Amino acid sequence: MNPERRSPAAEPAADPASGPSGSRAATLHDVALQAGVSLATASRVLNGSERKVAEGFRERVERAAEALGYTPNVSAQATARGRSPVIALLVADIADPYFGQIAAGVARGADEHGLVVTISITERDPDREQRILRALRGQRPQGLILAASRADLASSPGTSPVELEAFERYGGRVVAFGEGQEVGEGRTARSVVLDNGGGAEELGRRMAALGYRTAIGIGAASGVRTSDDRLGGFARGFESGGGRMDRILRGDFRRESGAAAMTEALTEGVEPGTLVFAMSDVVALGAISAIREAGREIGADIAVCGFDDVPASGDVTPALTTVRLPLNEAGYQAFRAIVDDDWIQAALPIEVVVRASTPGLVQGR
Amino acid sequence: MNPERRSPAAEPAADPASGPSGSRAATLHDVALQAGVSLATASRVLNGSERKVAEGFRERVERAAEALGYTPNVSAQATARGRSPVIALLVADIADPYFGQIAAGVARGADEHGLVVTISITERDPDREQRILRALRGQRPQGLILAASRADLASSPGTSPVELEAFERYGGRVVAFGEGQEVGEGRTARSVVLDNGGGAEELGRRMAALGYRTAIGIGAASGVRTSDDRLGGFARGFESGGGRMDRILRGDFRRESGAAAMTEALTEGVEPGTLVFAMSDVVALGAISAIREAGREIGADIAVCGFDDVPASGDVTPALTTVRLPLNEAGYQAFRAIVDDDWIQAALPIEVVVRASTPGLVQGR
DNA sequence: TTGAAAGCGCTAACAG
DNA sequence: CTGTTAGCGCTTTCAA
Repeated sequence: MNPERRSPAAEPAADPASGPSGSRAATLHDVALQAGVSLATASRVLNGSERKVAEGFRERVERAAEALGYTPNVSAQATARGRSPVIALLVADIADPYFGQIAAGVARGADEHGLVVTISITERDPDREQRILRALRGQRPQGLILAASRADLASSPGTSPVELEAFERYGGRVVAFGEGQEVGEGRTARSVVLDNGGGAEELGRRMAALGYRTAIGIGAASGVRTSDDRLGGFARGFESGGGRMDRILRGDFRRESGAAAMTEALTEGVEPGTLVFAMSDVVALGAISAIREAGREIGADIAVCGFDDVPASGDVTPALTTVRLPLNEAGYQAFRAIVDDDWIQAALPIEVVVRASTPGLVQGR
Repeated sequence: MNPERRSPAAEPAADPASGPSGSRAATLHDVALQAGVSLATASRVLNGSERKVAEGFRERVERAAEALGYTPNVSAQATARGRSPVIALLVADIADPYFGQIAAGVARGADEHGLVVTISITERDPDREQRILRALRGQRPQGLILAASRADLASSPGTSPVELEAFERYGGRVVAFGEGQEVGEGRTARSVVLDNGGGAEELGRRMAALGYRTAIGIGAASGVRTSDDRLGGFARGFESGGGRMDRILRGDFRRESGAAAMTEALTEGVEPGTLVFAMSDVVALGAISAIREAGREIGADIAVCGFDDVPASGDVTPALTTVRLPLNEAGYQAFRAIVDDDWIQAALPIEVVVRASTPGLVQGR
């Protein structure tokens, strides 16, 4: 006889008054015992999919579970089933509203499916990302969502694809923001694509149409995909409308970076009527503060536009012209891409939002 | 003989070229086999804490693990060890910058300790929170951080404490934002307290000193702790300085709510020189937009102040007077409260930040 | 239908 | 120091 590995759950197992710690959580075993059924039966009524348990037993088990406050141990279920209910989300910085909204979308989807989302912060550091990916693999997540645009995930022939391949090998699905993420052997991950290039191009055209002829770009380091796409798209559109990109300043995705870049530009000199295009609203907000500090005016003097349409963009004065991205929806799509076998990539609507920070120029030039 | 439960890992187990799915991840067993050592030894060098493996074996194991791309299965480790490496974070809305910053702080701490953070969204719905708590228990997290201020978690003698008690019973630690969260049997959870009342009181005093005499408050439903504390504190300070709270409008924590409340107030009439205190910056921003839309001016006409000092508050024009909270640090503290046995509650610095949205009144009244 | 028993991948006594 | 061998809590054949 061996089922008595521990003391029988007969009495104290469910006693809520036992010490804060030390006591243990009720197990399936406890429930089965209390209900007078086998482990298998208890498992079937509580967690098994196909129902085929006599009503009488089912009731007793449910009652017992209720009485004991039983909750299945997710880790144990995961080891036994060979798959865990987690979706791992990788973002650069969860405090950044851009990622915050994406995360909200992912969480919404996961919640609908009873999955848990785990979140990791890369801080845009490739090494860090690498380590995280490795550790994440240990969770054997059903899906991995890469929302953290790293410099060259796709182009680096190095380690990353290998790491991602490992996920797919055991059946985990990798979804990336932005097209073309390799996952080894020439295969690419499913991807949620926000048409950064297209949106920026349209923005550039609109700005040119407004009469702007000279623009300064503020981006991240060259090679950072998102930034490159936006800057490139903007230049294309702006130039097609007769404008010219005067120069491009480099920094990162933080507000301070935008302020620093702008300060630098102002030092070198910025003519009235110039337009500043920052590749993200957060950076644009930083640029705006720098412009103000330099005693210049936003709008007629120096116009500014950004990208993302984070909530704050509508609140500043003058309100920021930008490109609206359906970030929450994008996060949700990423989630669907993981759970739907027949998922097909849907285009996400992007929209240019012209506001007061880029007033129309009365006279050209 | 039974160790050959599966086909020996001798050949294809590690073949990176095998199909995307279908193949399985390398197990400790595979590593041990390849290294020619026992499972126990492999476990010791790879995951065991106390080192006591001969250099030769250690190397062989490490080499094998490397070659196979082995990563320990977290779920299996969790079941075997009886504790899982997860910290569960409960927030109302991850897209809200308030929670985003807290989450960043928690993630920072977790990362330092190799723990994974799991995030759940309550949407401030008590039932939802209840369900989530229940499901979360299944993860047997080492810690549970309640950052989602629910209406009356603490005061409701109902279900919640019971649910939380379950966590503590098996050794999980519960940390709450805000004091006095019960976890059953009269015990309270460790708490990270942001002195909402004190900060608001100081703000109220400062506003009174600036010459304001009449204020309108915008809060969440009565009973919501955070909101009550802030509103109450502000009233105390403001009145101590000779001001008077004219009325309090109710809504929730969203921007639109602030706009709606303010619109209502404006309909009823708001005299020039009135100060509006919104219990959160996000709500204040909504109020500001409503004031503008009504054709009134922020500052000299209707002054506005908020609470939190989210990044956007410094970017709006006029910049918003508010109370700065060290949210990232608070999140980090919450994490420490979980992992440090001898954690002691540290006071978090709160600071009133007076900006242009509340210019000094030249003449009293 | 139900239950016995063999796993899932890993850890942790306990002997050698 | 190393290997054997029970577990951890749950799922899932496979007979009965």
